[in-house]
Amino acid sequence: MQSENLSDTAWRFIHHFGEMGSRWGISRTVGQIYALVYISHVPLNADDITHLLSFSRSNVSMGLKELQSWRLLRSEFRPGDRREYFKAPDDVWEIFRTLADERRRREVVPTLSVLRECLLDPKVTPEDEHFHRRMQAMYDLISMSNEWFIDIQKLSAEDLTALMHLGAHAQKLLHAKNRLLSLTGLTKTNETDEAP
Amino acid sequence: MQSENLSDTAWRFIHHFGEMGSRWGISRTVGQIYALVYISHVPLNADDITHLLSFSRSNVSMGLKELQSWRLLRSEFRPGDRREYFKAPDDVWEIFRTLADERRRREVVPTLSVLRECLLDPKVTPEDEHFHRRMQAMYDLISMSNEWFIDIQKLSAEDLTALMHLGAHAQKLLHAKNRLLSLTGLTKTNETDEAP
DNA sequence: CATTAATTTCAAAAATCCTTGAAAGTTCGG
DNA sequence: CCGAACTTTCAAGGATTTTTGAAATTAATG
Repeated sequence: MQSENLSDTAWRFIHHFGEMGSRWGISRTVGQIYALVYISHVPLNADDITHLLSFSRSNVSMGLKELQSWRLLRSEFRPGDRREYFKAPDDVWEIFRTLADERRRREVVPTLSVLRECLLDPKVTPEDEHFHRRMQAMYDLISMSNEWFIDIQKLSAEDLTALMHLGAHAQKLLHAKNRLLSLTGLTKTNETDEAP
Repeated sequence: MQSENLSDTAWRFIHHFGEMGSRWGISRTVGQIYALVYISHVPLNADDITHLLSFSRSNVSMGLKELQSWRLLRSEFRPGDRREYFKAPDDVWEIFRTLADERRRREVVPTLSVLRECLLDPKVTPEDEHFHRRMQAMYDLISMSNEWFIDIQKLSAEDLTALMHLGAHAQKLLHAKNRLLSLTGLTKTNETDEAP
């Protein structure tokens, strides 16, 4: 299981994120590999990971490939060494943003397509009418969240942090804004919808 | 597979959410059951679901039990009928909020505990110092998101919608607020941290 | 309190997903 | 172009997770 070269703390961290990964659509192995690469103080090559986590070499190779497909790894080469060294981005925000964006592309966007198709189907029975309303409600919510995320992604870590700290107080701010806008005569700019 | 009593559209919807479910830590079956209950125009009992989706009766029973543990179902009884009839909440926002909150409790809170424990471990080597910084960065981000979500959950569907439409523009609003506050002399109220 | 209708449990079978080692592929220096 | 140093592919085997049917349980009714 655990290699001699990992501290108990590191192992606990890695192990936990392996478990979490397996609940989030990536395998245990891939979760552990990323946790290891994330905490490592130095970039790691595939063999390092093989030894530290005692997985088979091919398993590590596939895991790294998957992590790359999620755009979660940076890598570098060294003069006189053909092996690729991997590390995670320094900024945790960037990691979460990438992860969320990749899930958005892989899961949310296709879901919106399916819903859009379903919404175009003819409604013959009264039940169909009801299905339509239910699917429309779901489409609206997912579509809005999707647009919101794309929008929010542009913000810097600092601005995001500030907004999060604002939390539910933002609501008051919003009301204040609306009062202000009604004074200045400005109008809202954004309406959410996606091309079919 | 598909029962005679489900329209193609309904089936497509149900099937897709089964697939999505399996990528989100719930089984295909449970995803399909919820999709069916969600679009149904009338509350369904376990046998209805068994026939419509052609799963075994016990599979449906277990699926319903799991969905109840996620607090995603409403149920009712009818006079002269001993069977329990299930339906999903009318409001999609409520469904998403419940889902997110349940994941927060089941995954985010335990993750914060593990991280907190790891952060308390003694740091003996320079690597340990680095692990600590990395885990702290992750803890800070997750903890802040957790607090933010708890906070945001209080808002009504309307306020949430308004905030989402505001999206990245909120940033400007925030800056405007800061300028205003510096004039009025008010201070920020909320700091995020959770008791150990 | 026996009967019947409904639900739940549970261990085995089925299906899916993960891991591995062997073999094939790639890339570089000479 | 060869061989060394790595990496990737792939089919088989192993694990884990899902699904099922039979049996047990619960609850209401005459």
